Amino acid sequence: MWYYVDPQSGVPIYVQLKEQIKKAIATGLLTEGEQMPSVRELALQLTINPNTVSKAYQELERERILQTARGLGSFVAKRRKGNEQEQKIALDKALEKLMIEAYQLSVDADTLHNGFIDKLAAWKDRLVKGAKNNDPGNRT
Amino acid sequence: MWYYVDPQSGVPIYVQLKEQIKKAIATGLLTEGEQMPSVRELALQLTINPNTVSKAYQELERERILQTARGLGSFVAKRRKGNEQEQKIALDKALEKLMIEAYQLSVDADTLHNGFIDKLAAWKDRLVKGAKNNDPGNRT
DNA sequence: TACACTGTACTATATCACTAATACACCTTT
DNA sequence: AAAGGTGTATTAGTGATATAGTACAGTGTA
Repeated sequence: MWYYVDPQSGVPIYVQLKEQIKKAIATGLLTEGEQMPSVRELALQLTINPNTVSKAYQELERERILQTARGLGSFVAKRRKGNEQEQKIALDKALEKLMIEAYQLSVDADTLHNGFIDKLAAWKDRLVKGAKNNDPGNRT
Repeated sequence: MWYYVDPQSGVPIYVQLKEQIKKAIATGLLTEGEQMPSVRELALQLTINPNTVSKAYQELERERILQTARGLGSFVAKRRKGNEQEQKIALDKALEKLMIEAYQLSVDADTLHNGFIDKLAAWKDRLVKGAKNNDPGNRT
């Protein structure tokens, strides 16, 4: 099991857990439809309270990332495309945040650009497929 | 004054304030060396407690984003380049986060790439210069 | 010096977030 | 029905957050 939380980090445990689960899903460690460990089992492994795990699961369900049912368990939901407009706004916000971060870090435009290209290449297969544009092998 | 905080948002006021100040600096609304409003003045305008503003200022000083001195006030610090290795790690982390976000949003690679390019173009002049270090900051 | 500004420290208080312990509700299998 | 798994509600304790009020400390200026 790849989860790890630090109660002393200042970041709420359930938030840490949410982030790790999101990442696990995005990277493919967890697949659509897969059953998550039970709240008790995961709580036992992380030495935390089942309610803390439950809170993480609940919030992830509100975000449509998990699907849970009493007596059955929690499962990884299918990725679903949200509103076009909301998607655009959320993406813009994320990019804005990235730029602010880059500014604070004194990262120059070229370094940022190169870093992005590399990272995108690594993630290309994980991201959802677009309209049709499938043109590999073009690297500047 | 462009600051705005919402006590009901769930996010601590001092955190909201920190984010807005960071953004203001990154976008150029606040310039290096500029004096920040006093804790009392800003507290009065936002209808919050001076201690809350002070806490935001203090944390920003710890992050080397502000410089404050008793009797003088708080000022926007000069952007300084951190450790090369830390910079790289932080940037990679930020990019990783962006990818996870894009995955959750079901944004395809092309849309993400185009969005990034556009955003980068808008921010190019704000980001630090790479090879040649030109610094035309002698107006005023 | 006296004064007016700056940030800071110190209580005290109220509220809320976070976590934990316990008990409850639901589903499947025997 | 019983048992053993699932998630969830309830309650309570602890700490973070925000407020208010007061006092202190440093700087610049009249």
